[in-house]
Amino acid sequence: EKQPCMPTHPQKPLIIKTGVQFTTKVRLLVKLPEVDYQLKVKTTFDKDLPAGRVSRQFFILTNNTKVMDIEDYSNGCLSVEFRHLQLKEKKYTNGTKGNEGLLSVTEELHSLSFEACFTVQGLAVDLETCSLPLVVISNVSQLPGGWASVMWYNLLTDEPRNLGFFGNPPRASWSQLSEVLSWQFSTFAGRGLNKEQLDMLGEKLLGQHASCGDYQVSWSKFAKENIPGKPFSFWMWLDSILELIKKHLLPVWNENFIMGFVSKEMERALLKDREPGTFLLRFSESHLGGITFTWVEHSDTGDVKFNSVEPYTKNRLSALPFADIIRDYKVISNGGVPENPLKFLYPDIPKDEAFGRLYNSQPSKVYPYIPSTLIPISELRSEASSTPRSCPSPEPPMTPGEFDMLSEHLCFDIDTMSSPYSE
Amino acid sequence: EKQPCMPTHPQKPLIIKTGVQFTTKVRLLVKLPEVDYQLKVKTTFDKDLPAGRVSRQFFILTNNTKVMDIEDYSNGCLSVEFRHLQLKEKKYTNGTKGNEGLLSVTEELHSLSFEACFTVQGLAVDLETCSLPLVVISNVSQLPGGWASVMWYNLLTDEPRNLGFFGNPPRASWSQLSEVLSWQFSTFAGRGLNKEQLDMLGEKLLGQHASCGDYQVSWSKFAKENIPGKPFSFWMWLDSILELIKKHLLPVWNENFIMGFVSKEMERALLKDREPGTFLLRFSESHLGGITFTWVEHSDTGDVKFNSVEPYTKNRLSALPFADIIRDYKVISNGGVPENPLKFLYPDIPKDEAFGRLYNSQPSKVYPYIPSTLIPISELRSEASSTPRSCPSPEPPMTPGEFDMLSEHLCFDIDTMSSPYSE
DNA sequence: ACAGTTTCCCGTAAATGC
DNA sequence: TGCATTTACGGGAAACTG
Repeated sequence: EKQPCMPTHPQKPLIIKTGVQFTTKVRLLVKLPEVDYQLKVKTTFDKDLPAGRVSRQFFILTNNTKVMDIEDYSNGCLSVEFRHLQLKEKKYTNGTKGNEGLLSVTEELHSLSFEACFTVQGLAVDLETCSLPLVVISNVSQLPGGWASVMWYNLLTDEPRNLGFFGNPPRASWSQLSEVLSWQFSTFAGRGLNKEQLDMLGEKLLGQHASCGDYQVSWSKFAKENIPGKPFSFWMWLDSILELIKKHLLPVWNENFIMGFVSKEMERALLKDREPGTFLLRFSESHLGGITFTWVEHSDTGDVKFNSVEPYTKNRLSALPFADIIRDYKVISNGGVPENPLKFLYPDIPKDEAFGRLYNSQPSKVYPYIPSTLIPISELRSEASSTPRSCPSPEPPMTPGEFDMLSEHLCFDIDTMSSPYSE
Repeated sequence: EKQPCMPTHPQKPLIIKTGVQFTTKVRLLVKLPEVDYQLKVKTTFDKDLPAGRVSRQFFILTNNTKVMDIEDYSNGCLSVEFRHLQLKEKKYTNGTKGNEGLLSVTEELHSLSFEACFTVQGLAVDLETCSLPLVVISNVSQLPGGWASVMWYNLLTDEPRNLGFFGNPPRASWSQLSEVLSWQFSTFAGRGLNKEQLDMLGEKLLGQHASCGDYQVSWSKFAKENIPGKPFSFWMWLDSILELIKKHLLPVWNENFIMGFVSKEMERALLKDREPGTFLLRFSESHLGGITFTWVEHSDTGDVKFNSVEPYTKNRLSALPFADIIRDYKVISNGGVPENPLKFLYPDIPKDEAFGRLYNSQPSKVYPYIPSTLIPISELRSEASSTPRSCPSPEPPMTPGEFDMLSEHLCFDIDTMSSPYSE
């Protein structure tokens, strides 16, 4: 008869960082008109978790009891919002680390419990409820891993509290998973992924299987094991791109100018018949959080040539916005005059027509100083240059779906106060 | 008979940030051979400070008693080092803020007390000592202000514990102060200030008075009131430059390539008879933590022209090291071919001869990608350009002196564990 | 040794207090 | 309201710990 409810922020709930404030709200769904005395609610972390089930134990450092109040805006429900809650790890000097140690910290699920007790007509009634599974982290560097767990759990089970979920996590079908991935981009970056982009991701994750019908993806393949030959997992890689977009590429991404997820073969195939100077934007597959552009040109002998610039990462992009990089990029061939090789955004949009609005005006402030800007330059020497690559065409994004359900599930809410994760 | 002693780190002692660990050590100078039982020392913050003297009160959050031990390396003295001490402010809900409120937090002086008690031949002996005045801050942004106080105090008084010092702070003679300033640069940046640099600073602080004999500088003029027309004080400005050097200009500074403190008039005077393309490096006087270069050239009509680039600040410099900026800087005049106007470091050192060793090799990593670098560029349009400026010549740095005394005074030591202030 | 995890703390931004 | 001061916490790096 009680239910925890009402998300206040939609960003990255269900992940709590130790030492950082979070907020949670509980609402009593049934009305109890005769209960108008103070109804006290107590919050407990991992209340009746069988000891030894988790390898780490935490407790709520701050005040954990509060009196329910009538919500102004709703239909007179009782509710209580806990603010400034903070989690701290219990340290054991005796080695009572319970867990088998198979799970990583971001796979270890916890929960918040809420209890209240009151009397109606002389009858004592105990109320208790608890949150969906939570992930506890100690540093933001664990946030991507934690979010992967939250996604996987809520995608694949309806159980409200299966804390052993990652002991034997089920597989996800590619059709389910791809929808969630697109939803990530539309939620956090404002634009989801189109079919071509998802096809490339599917192939990256599953090899050629992806194309022939629906395929099952294991949790390990998604978030735990590294991509062959790379020092990061599929999700780490994808999340690094999401972060790059959020911080440095938002307008360009939302204008759909970033093809982004394109194999090098496809890139080459797309560009090869295009006007010289046609380029497209693609995320780096070899490094975390990098974006590059590839353009096509014709060599002296008439052959088609492809060039890609060294990927730009957050450091470079915070010195110079990406649109300005595209505007100003120059190549110096054999000591000649610097020239911008980028003419048409694939398939054939004149560069300035596409990016014009996104350029930073950087007006010469009338200092006693001469204004100065940074210009990205590549120097090509003789024949010791460039390699080919190629790619598909943009299309409308995918729709949400699966995750609306999650949102509804979240009849209660874990916050991190004012500036929740994912800024 | 006891004395607190032995600095473990020489950086910015006597400043404690709340919530950040610090270390302090006390040493018993007289030997007490008959005392070989456990001698316990207790540390107290602002022990017997008359209430109401300070506006904020703090306490030691962590364990504050420890047993003395025999120092291995020394002559068998007893000593004790407190580590992981942490300060927290006492919050009063009742408005018992004591101070008149004239002083800023970085002018409010505190102290650490150490107590021990033992018995010799049935006689109880109490030992007590305390630290030099301390400044307590809550954010690193207050560090420059705090350090100004520490400098001023130790420059102008030998009293070990005049906590009311800033109620009526004495003036400093320019000869004293300039020595301390030079010492700051030699301590934190590896090279002090020469006479010309100090003359410019003196003039900036005192106007023309500086030249005619020694002059008194008030505390207010040094660190409290803003430079006329600027939103920062003299010390804030100077410290921002020190930080810029520490983080981004260390090698260039240590090679003595940065004239730095030069009035615009002097700059112009120095450059005007020089070869076109002669340049010098100068810190911005209008903005915090900026460095610019000024070069001389001859206009079409044969007039001498001076140009200064918009000052580089830490953000720009972390995208591109300063030596590389000098190497690569280009000016485009009226859409012509970009050209580097910087030829000779004042007075006549060919640029690459001076800076060659400091250039970053940025070798073309053999990616499948084309390497790309950022190049600083200025665009000059028709006649709408440049303004003049001018300047003195470099010379050997000043010597320390006054502050060695301080160091000796510091017979005890406040640390901030492992990464003390000033990194 | 080393990888996973936590702690530390600067530096920016936001909140708070006066 | 504005300024001085504190709090919050992301992010990089060091420290810890099995």
